[in-house]
Amino acid sequence: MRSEDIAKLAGVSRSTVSRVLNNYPDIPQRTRDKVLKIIEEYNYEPNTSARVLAGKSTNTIGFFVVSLDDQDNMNRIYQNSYFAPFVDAIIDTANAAGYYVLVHTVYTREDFIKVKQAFQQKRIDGGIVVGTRKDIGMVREISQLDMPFVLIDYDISEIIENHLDKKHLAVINSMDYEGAYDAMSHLIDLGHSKIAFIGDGTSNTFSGAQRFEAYRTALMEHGLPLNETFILKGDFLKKSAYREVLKLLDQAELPTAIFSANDDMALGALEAFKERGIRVPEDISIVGFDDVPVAAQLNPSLSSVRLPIYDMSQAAVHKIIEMCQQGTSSFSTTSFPTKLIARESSKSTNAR
Amino acid sequence: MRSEDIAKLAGVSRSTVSRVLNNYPDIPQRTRDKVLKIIEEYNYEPNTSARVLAGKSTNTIGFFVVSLDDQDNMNRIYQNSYFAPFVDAIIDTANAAGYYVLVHTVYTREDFIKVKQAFQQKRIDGGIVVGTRKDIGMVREISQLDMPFVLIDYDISEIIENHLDKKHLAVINSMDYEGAYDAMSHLIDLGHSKIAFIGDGTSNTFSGAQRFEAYRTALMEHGLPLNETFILKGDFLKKSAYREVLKLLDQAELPTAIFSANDDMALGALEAFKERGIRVPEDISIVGFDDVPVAAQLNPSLSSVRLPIYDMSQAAVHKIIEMCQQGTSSFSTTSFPTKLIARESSKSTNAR
DNA sequence: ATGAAAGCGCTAACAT
DNA sequence: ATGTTAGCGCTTTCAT
Repeated sequence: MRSEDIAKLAGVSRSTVSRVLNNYPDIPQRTRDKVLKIIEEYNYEPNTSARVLAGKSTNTIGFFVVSLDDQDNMNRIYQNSYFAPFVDAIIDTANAAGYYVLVHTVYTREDFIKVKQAFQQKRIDGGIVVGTRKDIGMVREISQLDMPFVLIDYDISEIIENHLDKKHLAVINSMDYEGAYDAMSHLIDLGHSKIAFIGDGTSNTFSGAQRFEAYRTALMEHGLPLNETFILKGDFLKKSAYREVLKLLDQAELPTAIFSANDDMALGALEAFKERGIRVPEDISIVGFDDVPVAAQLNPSLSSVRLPIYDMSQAAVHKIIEMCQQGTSSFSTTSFPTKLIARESSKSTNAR
Repeated sequence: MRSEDIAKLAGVSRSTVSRVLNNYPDIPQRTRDKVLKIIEEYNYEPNTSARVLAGKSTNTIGFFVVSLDDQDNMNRIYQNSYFAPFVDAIIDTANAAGYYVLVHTVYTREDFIKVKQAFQQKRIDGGIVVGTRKDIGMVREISQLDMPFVLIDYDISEIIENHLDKKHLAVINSMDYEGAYDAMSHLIDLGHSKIAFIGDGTSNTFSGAQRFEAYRTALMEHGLPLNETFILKGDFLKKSAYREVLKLLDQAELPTAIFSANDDMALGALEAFKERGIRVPEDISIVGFDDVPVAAQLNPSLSSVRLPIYDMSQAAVHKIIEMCQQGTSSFSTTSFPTKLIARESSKSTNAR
């Protein structure tokens, strides 16, 4: 069934059908109804490719999850505690706004070609990118595509320093620095002065670097010493944190609290504590970051900093739709606040 | 940049460029190289809409997550412990096979229109549907679209009974009956004879019904009585299970074990136990279903039945691609085995 | 082996 | 207010 068929059946021309379809104003209600009736009756839907080819937009946005680390197939699937809620929230928001979403994962630089192709082949109107370890090279390539793009969790200063063409770019961030500072203040308020940090890893991820930065600053501003042995490496995965914490526990001087740059690593720490018979929060307090669903389920429940994932996703979708529709040339930045959720895993030092 | 531009630059015609692009055999290496060089040089990518309009396939599959229950916006996002891994696995598999994936959620019958439209507008070559409470009406409409479709977790007998047009249909299931039977056998082998069940809800979901069926049969085949008060209603959400288990605990006769039709409800049960000071597994054993990530993290860790989500996702993607490419008319069914993961929450009655 | 030309289904400028 | 027509960028049959 093509528009021409509908036209014949309604006794009008293809243009009129097209006008009805696209809500042109200069068309009388009588004609409109007549055409709509036939369209309804025959369940006609215009061919998207033809529309797009004739100059309409695709009504589709691309959502790209970049995770250059997770090469291992098994790890990809279940360990994306950070990405999964974004996928959900973005699809929901876009769908509710009448947009389709093309989701693509990027695990290698090869995969990244697919992102560019999605644009160049005109499959999507605009794109949203979320992910750790995206390098500036990718962002540069993206900006050169000259199509609307929203970056979630990206260091703005990097974009500015590199003089990227920001005409069609927007950035949505969470206030990780503030959130991490809150977590540290919380621990310090509880009387902790020897606070370790897990997650001083490859700070290729913007939010990760922010969290570490806040750790250092919070200590400093409260006149607390920065003990190098209390700074544990961590790649944001559970396993490495588990190992590093075990190493820490072998040392002479132990911290009374740990701030972990994400919950997955906090889980690794908890496992190490359990193995060594160290009680939480009696012997040591711990605060994580991300507030993954399991945090509330644990026993003791894990204090954590909640990310505004839903707000960020909504903002990203609305921003990209706005950019696609208005074709505006602008560069914008929005950051959403995090929220400390204090639970059982962090207690006052006096309470012991 | 269009194919005509490439043609001019390479000194050939558009047809030749197209032939190179589509790997036609009757084209000499010299010409091919010449054209490819220009394509490379100018970073040319053919316009997808034009290709599709001219008869090519979209290279895109649709993935539709149907969840007619979750009307509440908040619940959608974080409670999809069942769907999230499917989304991940399906996108990964399809991407690895060179396909794009259009993901769409369906929360209402209104939303379902979008599924049909995605097909009728020729946005996708085929689709995969997963979800609870999809009714036969939807499946009928889908089958009438006459396009390749894979249903994940669907009752085959319902399709057959309703005489659906199965020409372009395939079904991928998990062996929930066997998995649930394994869980029951496990508990019975541990010496339990008074075993309760959570999740006798709206059995609109195929796998849910299977799990209950296995519970009854396992009791029967082991000569154990079916105590009606041990059968708790449950809508597969944590909250309702929590309430039902509290009610159960008020009764005179208590079970020594519980089999929960999914892990979320098992979590609710654990909360109720904790509240009443009932120890797991000392006072009561519990086995869940789905093996969500948190199951292994809990203390005590939760015994559960693992779903072959990755196998199912792979099979679904490969099946839909096969159907799209070969255009075969067939109806096929594949089921993958589940696996009981016995952990700390289920212990022998003798060990007390 | 390659070019010319028709056609895929739609939109929009132009004409009336 | 509506019909006519020229594309949109590609594939493919038909010629050569």
